[in-house]
Amino acid sequence: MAIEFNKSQPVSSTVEDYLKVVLKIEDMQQKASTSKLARHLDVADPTVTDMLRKLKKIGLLEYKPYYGATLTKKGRLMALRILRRHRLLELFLHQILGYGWEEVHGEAENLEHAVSDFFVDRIDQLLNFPVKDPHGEPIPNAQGVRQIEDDIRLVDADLGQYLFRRVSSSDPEFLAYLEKVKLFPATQFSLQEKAPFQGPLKLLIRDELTPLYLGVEAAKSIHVTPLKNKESLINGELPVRTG
Amino acid sequence: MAIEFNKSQPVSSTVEDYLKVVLKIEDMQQKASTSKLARHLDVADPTVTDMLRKLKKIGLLEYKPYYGATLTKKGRLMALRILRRHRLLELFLHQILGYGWEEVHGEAENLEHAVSDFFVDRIDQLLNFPVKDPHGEPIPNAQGVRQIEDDIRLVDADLGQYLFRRVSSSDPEFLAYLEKVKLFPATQFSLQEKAPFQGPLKLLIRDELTPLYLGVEAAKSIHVTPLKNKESLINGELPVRTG
DNA sequence: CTTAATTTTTAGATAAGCCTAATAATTTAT
DNA sequence: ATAAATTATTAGGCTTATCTAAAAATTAAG
Repeated sequence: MAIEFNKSQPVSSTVEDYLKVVLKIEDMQQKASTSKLARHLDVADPTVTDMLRKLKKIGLLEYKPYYGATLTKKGRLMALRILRRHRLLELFLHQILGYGWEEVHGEAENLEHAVSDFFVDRIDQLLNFPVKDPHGEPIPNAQGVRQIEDDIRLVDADLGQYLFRRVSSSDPEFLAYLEKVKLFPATQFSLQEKAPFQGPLKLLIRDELTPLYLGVEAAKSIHVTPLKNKESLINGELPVRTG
Repeated sequence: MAIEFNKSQPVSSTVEDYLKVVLKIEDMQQKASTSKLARHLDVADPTVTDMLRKLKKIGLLEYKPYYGATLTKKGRLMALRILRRHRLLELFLHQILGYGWEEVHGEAENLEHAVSDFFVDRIDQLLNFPVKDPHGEPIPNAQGVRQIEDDIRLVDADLGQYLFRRVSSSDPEFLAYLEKVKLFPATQFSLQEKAPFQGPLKLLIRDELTPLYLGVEAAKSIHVTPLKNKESLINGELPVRTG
């Protein structure tokens, strides 16, 4: 009788969105303040104030002004449930319906609130219980547990050999660009130069002839792990945290 | 430059539901009165009064009290667009995700408001531009045109040989029952007896040994076409209307 | 053709999410 | 430590979609 989060009390899709954003901000180790939430959700600040009170009242998060919101266990589980849906849907759209990886986010954003638990289970099965979405992000399992890999931002990396793990942006233009230059999860490359003063990074992608010059902003949303020298990992067995 | 209904002004899912129900009632050649709409939509009468005014104002239907609502061309096109989504989704859930035919309606009811036009086109393609949903109901094409077959209700049929065309109920219990007794679209059977005083109908389903006794209510939602005697149609070529 | 039954609309509210403008509280900087 | 900047909250409204109870309009019946 595993603890599943299927039958928790139903909430509006608006509430789901708030929880999702708080989780996202917590994942980035930042504080989920009223104004930051407002920016992420594209609503006015007072709207968030009201909603935070409501979410606190129904026990989905804690909240202290100027400090930020923190998901309760219950709220966190709900947020993970949505995240699971979102990422499973993304993979489903990519694998089964042939969406481009830059197209999946927007559609999943709507569908995540509409599909039933039954639907989610079906696609999970159909996709053979995947653990990563098309952007390389971990898909929470039915118990809400993600296999989080220990990656670093490319922008913070030293020169050397790397494995592309995941991209944390969902901007379609940016993703389309990455695809064009053949840079996506599982790609191996070497970081050859970092130009000073926030200058571009020079990458050499495996099996490619010409180097790629990548801007700093791009390098912030690309997450990588170092490759053991000379070694060419296919299924990189790397330290795994759980959460 | 075929007329498509993809980019008509967006409406709420509530409005979509109202249009869908008006279309359904019009299809049954009944009048879409305030109270009938209220029953179908499971809302109070005054709610419908207000909504009808609104829909009239934005040009989606005409309305005369005590006479009923009639879809305008624009409203009708919108309704057909939703119907198309609904039925394509049903088939998709059945064929691709392995839903039972009694399970598809409820899920499609939610998804029809959430999927993008792109999604709809994708599954249309994946399913090879189907013309019927799992209940045998016609799927409007991208221009909103249905291939409506000239069927009759089983309850109105005389004794003889028939082809099961479609079932107009979406009650899961009832559909599960039909499945159990092997009665679904494309099934051939003979109607052997009609007991008087609203009594049951005795059917003999092709390749089955024991006869089936069906209640009158069930026979109202089953639609059939007569089979030319001795002839065993596989792809019945029957008069087709357009609408 | 007037009364009864039915159907529809008016009137007044409610809940969820959202807004702007103004105020208050807290943190940061001088 | 106080002023300035930032952040959050009040206060008052709006929209969409809903409700109930009561009144009005229409159709049906005697």
